[in-house]
Amino acid sequence: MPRTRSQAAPSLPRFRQIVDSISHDIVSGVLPEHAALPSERVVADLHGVSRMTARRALEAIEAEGLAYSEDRKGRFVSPKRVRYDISNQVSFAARAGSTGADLAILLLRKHTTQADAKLAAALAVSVGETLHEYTRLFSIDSHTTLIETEFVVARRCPGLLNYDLRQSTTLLLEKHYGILARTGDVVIRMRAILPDEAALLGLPPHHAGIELEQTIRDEAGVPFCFGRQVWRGELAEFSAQAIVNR
Amino acid sequence: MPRTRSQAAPSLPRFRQIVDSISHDIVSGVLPEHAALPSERVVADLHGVSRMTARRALEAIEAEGLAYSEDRKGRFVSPKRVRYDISNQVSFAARAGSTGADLAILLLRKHTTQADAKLAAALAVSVGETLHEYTRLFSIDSHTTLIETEFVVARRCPGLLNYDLRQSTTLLLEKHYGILARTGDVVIRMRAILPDEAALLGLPPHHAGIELEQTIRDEAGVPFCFGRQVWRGELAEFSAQAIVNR
DNA sequence: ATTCGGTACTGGTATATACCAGTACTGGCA
DNA sequence: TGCCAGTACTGGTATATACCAGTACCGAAT
Repeated sequence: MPRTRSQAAPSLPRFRQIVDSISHDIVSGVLPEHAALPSERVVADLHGVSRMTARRALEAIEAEGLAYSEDRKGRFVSPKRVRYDISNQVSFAARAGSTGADLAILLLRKHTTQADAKLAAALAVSVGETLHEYTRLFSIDSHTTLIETEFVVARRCPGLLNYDLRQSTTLLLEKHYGILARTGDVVIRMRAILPDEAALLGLPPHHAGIELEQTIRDEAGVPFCFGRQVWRGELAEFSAQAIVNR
Repeated sequence: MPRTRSQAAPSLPRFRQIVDSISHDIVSGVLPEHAALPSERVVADLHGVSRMTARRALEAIEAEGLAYSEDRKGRFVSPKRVRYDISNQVSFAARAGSTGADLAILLLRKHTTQADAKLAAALAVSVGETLHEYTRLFSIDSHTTLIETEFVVARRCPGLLNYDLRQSTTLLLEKHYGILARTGDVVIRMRAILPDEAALLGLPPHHAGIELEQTIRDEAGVPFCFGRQVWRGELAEFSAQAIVNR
C-alpha cells in the first residue's frame, strides 16, 4: 500500500485545507472586515508548508472575494458588498449621499473628444460627433470600488465639463440642461481588470472584475450618455427588476 | 550576454510578456475559438522560462477570460460570450431552441424539500413550506456553461417533478398549471466557483464566476419560483433594460 | 473487432530557495 | 522638532525540481 494518504484526509490538497481554515475565520467573524489576514510567511510557518503553498491558499481566498490585497501591505478581509440597483442607475451618486454611505468621487480626466464607430452606434450619432468624456474614481467607505468613464453628447450640454464633476452628473444634466434620464440599456460582464485599472483600484493585475456598460436615454428615447464602469467584483452586486414582455 | 533585460522591456514581468504574446494570438484570431493553447511545458521552453512562470502566464490568460482550461487536457480559447437578457429570463430555455443556439439541459437532481428561512423570505411562504427543487446543468454549443437550481412552491404545481425537466420550466408551469411569469427580481454578483460546482462546469476550482439569483412572480405579484444560477463568467454577459422610476 | 496495457502527453500540487520592491516604523542625528 | 537612514516587515517575481493523476492514443494480445 503505497503512499497511504490514510483515512482522515482522503485527498483534499493542503492549500485547500488552509483556505478552508482561514475562510472559516472570516465568515465566522473572528477576522472582522478590513482585518489583516496572516501574511504568506506566517501562514507557511503556521501550517508547515512552503511559502508558495501558503501563497496559493491566500490567492484562492482572494479569488473567492473573501479578501482583497494591497500591494506589499498585506491581505485584508473584504467588506460587505454594495448593492447597485441598475434600475435606479440615475441616482447612484445622488442616493449615496442621502443613504449615509460614504461616497467619494475623484475626477481623473476630462476632455472633449470625437465619437468612434462604437460610441456613435451606442449614442445614435455620426462618427466624429463631439462628445464630453470624463473618467471618475469612486470610493465607498474610503475603499476604491469602481472606475467610471462616461461619454455625453456635447451638443446637448455645452460647458458640462466646467461644472464640478465630483457629483451625480445625471442630476447635473437635469438641473442645467433639462435632460431627464428615463431608460437605460445595461450590460454586465465579468472580465479581467486591466493593469492600469488595477493600479487605480489598488489591486494586483489580472484579477477578475465586473464591467458594466450603460446607455442612458431621455424621455424621448434618445440616448445622450454612454458609460462604462469597472468594479472590483468582490465589493458589489447588481440588482434589477425584470418585467417580462410577452 | 547575461539576462539582458536591455532597453525595450524596462520592467514588465516575464510572465506578463508571455501573456501579451499569447493574448495577441487569441485576439488576432491566429488561435481560433476552442483551439488549444500551447501547454505549460511548451510555453516554458518556447520563452525560456520555468514551467511555473509559464503556468502563471497561462493562468493569467485564463483569469482574463480569454481561455478556459479542462483538467489534464489543456487550455483552450474561449468562445464568444452568450448574452443573457435578464428582462427576458423566462424564455431562456425556450428561446435558445428557436435561435438555433445549441442548448442542452442535463437534470442533475430533483426532489421535494422544505423552505428554510432564506427561501421562505424570498418566496413569501412560511418556513417549512414544501418546495420542489431541481438542479440542472446547461450546455451551450456543447460547453457546460451554467448550473441552475430552482425552488418552486409545490402547492402551486403538484407533480411538477414528474415532467421532463430538460426544458423550459417556465413554459411547463404556464402550460400545465397556468402560472404566468410576469416580473422578476434579479441579483448578479461575481463570486468564486465552489469546488463541486467547478467539477460540474469542468473548471479548476477557485475561479471567479457569476452568480445570478432571481425570484419570479406571477401576474398578481406573488413569487412562485426562486432560482440560483452559477455561470462561467467568461462565457456570458447579462443585459437589462432599466426604466427609471422617479 | 474489442479489450487491455503501455506511453507520452496534460495540468495539479508541493517544496525550497532567492532576490526585488514597496511599506511602516523606529531610533538617532541635526 | 523634523528629517533621514536603517530595519523588519509585506507581497511580487522567478527558478528548478519532483511527483501525482487524469487523458489520449497506439499497438499488441485476445
